[in-house]
Amino acid sequence: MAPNFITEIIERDLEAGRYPQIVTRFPPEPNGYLHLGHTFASFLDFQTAVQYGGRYHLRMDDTNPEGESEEFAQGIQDDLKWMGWEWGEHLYYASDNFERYYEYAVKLIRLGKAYVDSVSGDEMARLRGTVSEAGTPSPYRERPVEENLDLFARMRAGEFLEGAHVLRAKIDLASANMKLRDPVLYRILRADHYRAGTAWCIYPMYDFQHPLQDALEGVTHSMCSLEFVDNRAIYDWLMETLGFSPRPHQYEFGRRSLEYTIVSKRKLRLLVNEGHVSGWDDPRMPTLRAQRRLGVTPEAVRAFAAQIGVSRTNRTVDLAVYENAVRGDLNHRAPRVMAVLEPLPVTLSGLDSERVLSVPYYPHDVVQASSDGLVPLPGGQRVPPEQAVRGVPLGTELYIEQDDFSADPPKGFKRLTLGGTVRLRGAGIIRADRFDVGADGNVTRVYATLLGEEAKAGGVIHWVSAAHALPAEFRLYDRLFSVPNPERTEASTDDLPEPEEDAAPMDAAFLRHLNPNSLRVTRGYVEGSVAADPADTRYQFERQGYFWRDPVGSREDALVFGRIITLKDAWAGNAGEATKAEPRRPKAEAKAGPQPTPHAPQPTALTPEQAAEAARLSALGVSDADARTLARDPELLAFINMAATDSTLAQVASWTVNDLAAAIKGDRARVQPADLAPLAALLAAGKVTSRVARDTLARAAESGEAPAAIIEREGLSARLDPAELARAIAETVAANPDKVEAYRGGKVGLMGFFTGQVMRATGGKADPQAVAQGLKAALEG
RNA sequence: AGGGAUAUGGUGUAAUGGCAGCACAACAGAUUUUGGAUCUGUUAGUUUAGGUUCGAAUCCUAGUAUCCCUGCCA
Repeated sequence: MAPNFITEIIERDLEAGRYPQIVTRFPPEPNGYLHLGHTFASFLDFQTAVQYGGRYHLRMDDTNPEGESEEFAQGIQDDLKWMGWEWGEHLYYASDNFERYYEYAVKLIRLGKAYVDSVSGDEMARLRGTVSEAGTPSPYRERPVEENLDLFARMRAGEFLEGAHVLRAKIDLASANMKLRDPVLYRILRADHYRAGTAWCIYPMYDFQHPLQDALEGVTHSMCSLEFVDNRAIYDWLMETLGFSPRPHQYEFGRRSLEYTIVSKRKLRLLVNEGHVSGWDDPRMPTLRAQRRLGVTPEAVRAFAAQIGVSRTNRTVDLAVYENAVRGDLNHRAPRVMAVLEPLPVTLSGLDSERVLSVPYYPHDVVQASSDGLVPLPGGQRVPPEQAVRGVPLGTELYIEQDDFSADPPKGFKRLTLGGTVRLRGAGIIRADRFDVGADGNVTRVYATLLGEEAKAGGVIHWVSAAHALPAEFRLYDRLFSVPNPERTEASTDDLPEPEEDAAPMDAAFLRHLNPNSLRVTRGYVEGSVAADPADTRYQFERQGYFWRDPVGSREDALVFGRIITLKDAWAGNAGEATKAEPRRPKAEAKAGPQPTPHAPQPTALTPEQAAEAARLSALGVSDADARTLARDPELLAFINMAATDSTLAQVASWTVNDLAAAIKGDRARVQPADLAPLAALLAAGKVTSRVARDTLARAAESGEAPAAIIEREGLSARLDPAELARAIAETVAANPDKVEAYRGGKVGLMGFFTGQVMRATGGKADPQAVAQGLKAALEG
């Protein structure tokens, strides 16, 4: 896991000793299968814990019985284990803690922080208000504690119909954060739970259950995706109200989606239910089990997860990153064999007798790159390269790929042409002498001659011996969707607001983008050596791609090979299989909507009072821009109004706006306005540099000490001896000979670096202009 | 409309006031018994406008764009 904003927080927490070790959790709801999107989240949760010597938990977030099942819970565990994760005893089910959640709810009621509400759902939504209007209290909001306790107990006892009552937190109906307007904690739901059975008819909501479960497990860093940012307020409220300490904290990261794929559970289900794919494990699906059946290795998936970065923005990752991870993994583990996917018969002359060639499983570069000098056989056993060979029979009847012969070759064609030569991988060079054509005009057979070793050929093609090869079916998978963002309904600009019919018909628009060629099936031949290999061997069929036997469809007497991924194909753009994606649209076009209109920098309008205020400040010497900014902000204005109105005001105003504003608004600025004038005077008199002044100001803002006192105490106003500056410059130059050379070589951007070094060496006391002059002289002299 | 989050090459991500870097992609060359792999090189970026500073991707002000929030889902 590359360093990111979360590891930064963890390192800080560890350093501060806030937790003895970190604990994370991955909390899927068992109502579907894991997909590539989950890979990122689980990797972030688990790998981060591993990296910092902590512990990770797997938790089934099974608090809503609808849609959840043991099958999914098991499937999720299988997939995660396949990925190589081991949580040991730290497998948790939220449903195991229903009793404890209940107790905490009772505690909240006793604290007067929760109440049973009895309005209808519609009514509650109405009372919640809108984003711009505060909510209004339900008539039941002030129910006495005893009545709440009684009602809540009877809810649990099953005395009420679904929807009759809910338990709500009593937080703030006027909050701008809608999540805080008395969120529902429990609802009545008469549903069988796949684990708890009929024991409960009330179920806790995510916002209540999740923080509690984190705390109960001892989780320290609870990571979730960005859409839960607003929910964090409830999280913190619960932790504080219930007094958990030490307590977990929630951190949000941006989701990662992948080009050409969808991850919406509903949409995936639609693909399965409508038969667009053969099931959840159809190799074209983004689910982990599908990728597993496809033949992708867990190592490749992990490498992918490790490569995509972590940030606080939702992003769509280039499919090539995933493909690159898959290829990179297979390149070093897949023995090369030959298979002809679309056969063209070749009759060979010049071959005295049938023979068996010994052909290496790996090209020289894979051997070279091997760290131990060994290389894996199909069974996985690592052997010296000389032993990594198989016998390949060569007879007079062969098959080559239809694409590898052209009677009318395009420019740059490097394969077999009439009268031309090509190398048969491992067998020698042949020349095509003539060919037969079928009724439809297609080439049906090529007659070729095997030449001696002195012959030359520009290209290499793969082949199999017709008499020895095994017939096989090949399933050639391609991306399921033909556009990078199938989930985005790109028609959304033309269709109007769209009368939303509940969540109902679901924009099946994404189905339009289904790639009709996502599965192509061919029949051909594979070299006989594979018959002896383990069924889960992943191969590279030379020049075609990585394949393995389909774990579901392949039988010993009816081989089916599925293509895990193609090889990169630099030729495809010219001719080739042409399943390439259409060229990507430039950013400007891809971004829907009108271009931002260039507008003149228009100062925002001030109210008459603000305008008067700004004018008054301007008259006192404050710059217009600062004056306007100050006039618009009451807190800033209050601050500046306490400062001395003398010649220093302009400087003080500038500091207030540019350096102190955030602290003042956050009520963290402890420096006194009146203390600013002396500092400004020092600056104006040339006693301190502006660098020193600003540094001091920042410190004063935190400590509350008068800036001038800091300067006095630390002697910061002492003039810098020119000799000292010269020495600092000389030392800096001497310490960085390589940078000096680079600078003299034309990398003038390094001046900033040198300036920074000198400034630091002199504690900011050097006059920037003198530094610039001195450095220029030193570097160019 | 109110609140919140975010914005760096085509894509993803670093730089925590001082050299805009890395990976993938693309392109070019070398090499190659896979039009693969490998190696070398090139192209290309700080959302906009102002301001502070010797110096701004970073700090300040105001815009713009995108996403999230008004479930008894998670």
